[in-house]
Amino acid sequence: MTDMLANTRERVTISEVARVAGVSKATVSRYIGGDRQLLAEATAKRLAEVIERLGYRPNQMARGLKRGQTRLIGMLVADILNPYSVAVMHGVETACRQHGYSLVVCNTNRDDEQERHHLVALQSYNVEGLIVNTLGHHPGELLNLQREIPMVLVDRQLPELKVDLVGLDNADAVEQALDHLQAQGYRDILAVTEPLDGTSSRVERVQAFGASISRRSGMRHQVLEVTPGLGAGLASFLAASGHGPQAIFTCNGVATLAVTRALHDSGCSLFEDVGLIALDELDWYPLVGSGITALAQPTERIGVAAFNCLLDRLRGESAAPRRIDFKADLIIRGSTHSRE
Amino acid sequence: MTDMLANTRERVTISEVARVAGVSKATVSRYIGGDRQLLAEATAKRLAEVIERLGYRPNQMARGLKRGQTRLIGMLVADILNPYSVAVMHGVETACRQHGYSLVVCNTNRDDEQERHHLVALQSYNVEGLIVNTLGHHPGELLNLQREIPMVLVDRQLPELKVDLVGLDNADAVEQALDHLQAQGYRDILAVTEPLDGTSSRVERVQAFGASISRRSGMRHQVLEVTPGLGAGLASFLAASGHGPQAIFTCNGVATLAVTRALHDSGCSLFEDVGLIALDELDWYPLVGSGITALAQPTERIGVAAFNCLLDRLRGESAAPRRIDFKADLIIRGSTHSRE
DNA sequence: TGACGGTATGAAACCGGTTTCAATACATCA
DNA sequence: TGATGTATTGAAACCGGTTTCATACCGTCA
Repeated sequence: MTDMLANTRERVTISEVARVAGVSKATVSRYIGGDRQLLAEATAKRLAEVIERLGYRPNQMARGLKRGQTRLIGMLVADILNPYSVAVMHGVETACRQHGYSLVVCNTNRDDEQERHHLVALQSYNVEGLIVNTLGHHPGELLNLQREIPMVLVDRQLPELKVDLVGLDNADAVEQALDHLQAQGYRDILAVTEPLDGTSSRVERVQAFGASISRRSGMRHQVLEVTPGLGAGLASFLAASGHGPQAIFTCNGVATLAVTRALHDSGCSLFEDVGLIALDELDWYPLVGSGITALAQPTERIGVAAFNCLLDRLRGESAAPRRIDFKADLIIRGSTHSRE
Repeated sequence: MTDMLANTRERVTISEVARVAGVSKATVSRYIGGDRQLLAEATAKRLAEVIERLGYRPNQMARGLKRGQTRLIGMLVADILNPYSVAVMHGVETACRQHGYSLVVCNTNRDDEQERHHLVALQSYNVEGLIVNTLGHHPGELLNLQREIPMVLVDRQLPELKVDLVGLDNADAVEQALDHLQAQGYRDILAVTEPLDGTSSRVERVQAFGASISRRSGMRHQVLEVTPGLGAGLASFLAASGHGPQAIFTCNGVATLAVTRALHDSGCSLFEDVGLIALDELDWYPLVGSGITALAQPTERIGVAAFNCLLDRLRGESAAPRRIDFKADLIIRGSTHSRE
C-alpha cells in the first residue's frame, strides 16, 4: 500500500483529490481555503481523509496566481556575513513565520549589479513586501518597485524614497557613548567608521559624533575610515597623545573588529593605552582584553518592527512614511575603565 | 508621460504587452522565453521597445506553474545565528545566483515544530531543491519530500535518508588537531562539544577523538558537553592536572565561545594554564589572549558543493548518493604554543 | 400543494504565463 | 503553374489553484 505511494512521482494536485473524493475542484478548494463551514460535515470528513491519504499539499504558487498573494517577503541584505544583518534577519524571520509568511533572502555582496539583479528577481517572484538593507545605489529601480510593493528600509535612509524606515537612534547612541567616555575621563576621541559611501547610518553617526563633541568643552575629536591604512592612522592618533586620555569610538561591528585587530597587531596593550567603545554588540566582546564596552542594538526588535511596518502597509494602511528609531543599550566593560 | 507610468497601479502582464505591441501572447512568451531566433527581427525589436516602455517583468510564479520550474532553492538552517551556517549559506547563495536560482532560507531555531512547518512551506512553494542543515528530527517528513525534491544534507547525516552529503572530513580534522596538540607537548586532552543530540557531525567528531587518542600512547582524554554546568566541568578537568600538559579541543564555534567564556570568567589566564584548539574558524580568534589555534572549514566551498550536488540531480543525474568531504585547514596561533 | 429561503455543491471562467498545433505568407523548385 | 518547404505567428489548451454564478435539494410556511 505504501509502495503505491512510493511510486507516485508526480505531485498530487487538487484535481486528483477531487477525483478520488468524488467531488469538484471547487469543493476541495473550499476545504483547503478554510471555508469549511460551507461544507457538509460528511464532505469535510471525507476530504480530510483523502487529503491525508494522498499526502496532498496545495501548490502555493498556483494559489498566489489567482489570489494575488504569495505569502512571501523579500529581504535584500548588503552583506550576509555581517552579524548585524543576520541578527536583524533573524528578527524578520521570526515575525514572518508568526504571520504565515516565508522569507526570501538575497545577498548583494555590496555589489550594485547584484542588487539590481536581485531586485528584479524578487519582483518576479511576486514577493508581497520588501525589506531593504543595502547601499541603495539603484534608487531608480527601488523607486519603481516601491510603487508596486510595500517596502521598508533598515538602517538606511534614501531621501529619494518615501518609505518606512527602521533603525537606531544614532544621535542618542552617540550621545550615550560620549557621555560615558567623558565621564570616564577620556578627552581625545577618535571615531572609526567604514567608508561612508553614502550609507546614511554611517553618515549620521559620524555627524552626530562631530556635533556632540563640539558641544562639549575640552574634548578633541577626529574621524578615521577603515582602509588598508587603518593601522597607520591609529598609530598617528596614538602618537599625538597630548590632549588627555585617548579613546576610540567604533561606528559598527566591522570597524570594531578592524580596530581591535590593528591595535592587537601593533602590540598595543588592549586597552591600557587607549579606551574603546563600540557601536553594535558582538558575542566575543567580553573576551578580548578586559572586555569591550558596547552599545547594543536591539537587532531582534528592529527586524520585527521592519516586518510589522510591511504588514501594516499590506493591510492597506497608507499613512505617511514612518521612521522608527530604537535606543541602544550601553554595556560597560573594561575597555572604558575609569581614567580618574 | 512618466506620470502615466506612475499611475499604473497594477502590474503589467503579458496580455497587456501583447495588446500594446499588437501581437499574441504566444509571441511575447517566445520573446521572453529566449526563443528569439524564432521571431522576425522587426517583431523582436518592437517587443523589446514595448517591454522596456511598459516596464514589463514576467511573473516567475506563473511561468513556474506550466513549466514546472520555479528557479527556487530552499535551505533549511537549524540556527541562523551560527556563523558556520551563515558562511555555508553564503556559498550556497553565490552558487545559486550564478545559475539563476534564488534562495529561500528558513531558520528552524532548533525547533522540531518549526522544522516541520518550514518543510511544508518549502514544498508548497515548489522549490526545486532542498539544502538541509538541521537536526532532522522529522526523518518521516524528509523521507516524503526526498521522493519529490532533490535534497542534500550539509554537515549532517541521516542514515534513513539516501541523499547526497556534504561536510567536513571529521576524522581527518580530529587527527590534525591531535597531531598538533601532541607535537606541542600536550598529553591530557578534553574535548568539549555541544550536546550530541543525534547530530551526526558532533558524534563523528567525538568518536574520532576517542578513537584517535586511543591509538596514541601516553595520552589521556575526556569529553564534556556544553551545559550550564560547563564551568564546573572545566574546573574539575583543570584540577586533575597530574597527567601532563592540558589542552581543550572544542568541536565547533559555539563550544569554543562557551569554553573561552568559562575560562575567562573563572579568571584562568588564557592560555597559560591550558591549551586550546578549535574546530571552525571565527574572525575574533586572533584577538583573544595570544590567539586561538583553529581548524578552519572551507565553508564557502561546502556551500557551493551543496548547490552543485543539487544541480546535478536537477539535471537528471541519478547515481548513488555521494558523500563529499572537505579537509580542514590548521591555523596555528598562541593558544597551542609549545610545551616543551 | 406551491412559493420561498437557506445550504451544499458543481461548472466554468480566470490568474499569467507556456506550449502545441494549425495557419498564413513567401520563396523555391520541378 | 502548382507543389513543397520554411519562417512567423496566432488560437486555444493547459498548469493548479480560486472565485463567481447557477443549480439542486431540503425544510418551512401560507
